Amino acid sequence: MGSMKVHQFARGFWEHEPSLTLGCKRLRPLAPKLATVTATTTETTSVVTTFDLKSFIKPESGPRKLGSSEDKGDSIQVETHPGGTRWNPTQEQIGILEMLYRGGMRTPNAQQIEQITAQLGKYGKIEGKNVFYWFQNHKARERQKQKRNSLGLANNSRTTTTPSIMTTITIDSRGRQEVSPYKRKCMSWRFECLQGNSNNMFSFDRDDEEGDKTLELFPLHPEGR
Amino acid sequence: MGSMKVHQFARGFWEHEPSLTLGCKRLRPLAPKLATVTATTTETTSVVTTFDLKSFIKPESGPRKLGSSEDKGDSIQVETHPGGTRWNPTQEQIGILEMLYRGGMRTPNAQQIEQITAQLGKYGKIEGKNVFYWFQNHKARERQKQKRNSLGLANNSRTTTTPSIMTTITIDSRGRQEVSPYKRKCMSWRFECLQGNSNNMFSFDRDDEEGDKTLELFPLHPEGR
DNA sequence: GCAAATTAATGATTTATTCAAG
DNA sequence: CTTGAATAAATCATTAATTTGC
Repeated sequence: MGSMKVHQFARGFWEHEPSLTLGCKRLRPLAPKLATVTATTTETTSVVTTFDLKSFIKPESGPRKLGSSEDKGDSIQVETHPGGTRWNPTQEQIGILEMLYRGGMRTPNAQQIEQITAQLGKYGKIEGKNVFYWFQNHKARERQKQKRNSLGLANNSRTTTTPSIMTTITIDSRGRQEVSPYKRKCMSWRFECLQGNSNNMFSFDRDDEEGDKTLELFPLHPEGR
Repeated sequence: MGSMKVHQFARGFWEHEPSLTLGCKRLRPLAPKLATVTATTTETTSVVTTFDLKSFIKPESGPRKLGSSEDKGDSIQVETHPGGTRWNPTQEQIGILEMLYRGGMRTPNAQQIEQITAQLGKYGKIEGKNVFYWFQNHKARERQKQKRNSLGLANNSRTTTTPSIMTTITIDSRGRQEVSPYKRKCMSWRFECLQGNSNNMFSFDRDDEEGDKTLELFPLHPEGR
């Protein structure tokens, strides 16, 4: 009956009046900090914060009605952004990315990603995160490929690198040796939901009556993976 | 003189005419694939792609003139977003975040992050990435804290969890057992540069003459961390 | 030849580790 | 020392390529 408890809590938690008291005395594991509480609409004694949790659940346009009219007319959904198709890079995009990689680019910052995305967008649909992930994956897999090669066999020369073209790029590894290995990035990425794929923590289910959607809380990773 | 080569390449690479040939024959380690190349502005033989690399370097507003008038009037730059100050959460923000955490939230998706950020923004400056990082860090550190406690001493009860309030939240771990452990997130974050902190890969230096800024390429991580 | 089954490659996420501000 | 921020490593999941049986 753990689920029941959660249900009760969930309902009381998410669907009550907008004014909700944070009933936690201890707000931080450490650091008393003299309580710089500047609660805008303080109610009574301790840290009471009004927090409109309702706006968390109902994003903007009502209940959304999952699976309402199930239009299965098309087998392949050809939309601007289909359901869950991942980025499928074109040859030009891969070529440019590899070129940049060979040029030395490893972890482009936000601005660079923005511009690369803009350029690659000429050759096919692409997003910033695709560029970001590509560099991460490529870097990591080149690294482990090198490690595997260094361990397995000791013969060097071209294994997977560029065959012979543009191999004159000898990346500078001198004069910048003293650069601290960690440079801050300070990339401020903004999150925006693509489609209402909110199957993360919240899920509606109807085990009571009809229409009365109860909110159930459950962790994404069931505690132990 | 590896640096020299890079310099040459960099200059020829970045500052040439907008038309640049991608001379890579092999585009994938496996898979011949019959070359579905649909190069928009194909020139001659293989994969030739016009790619305006100039727009990568000069973002929008000219050379920008690093360190032109060096206004050191203020020691601390108090701007909308200072140089490198990190998020300093308020008590209310921490309280709300912990409440959400105890409620079961572990990895909010983009939409949730957006809304949490909007709510927490009432109590102090905050960005989406702060919320994102907070959940990641909190989750990871709770985990390692539990691990440490489970190893060190075997007595249970409150160690760092909630003292006694709202401990009735027994997270549901039944009835959802069959849910595939991995749910897609499909968060499409957009990258935007916060401040021109592009100390990542590109850096201007003046080793030739004045005014002639040469672009130097060097890897962020000097090959081996 | 071709479609299902299998395998390899790789895009996308999560977790672990590390750096550094305060 | 705590913790925000960032990167590296591990992992999941999906698509393309290859194989296999007919």
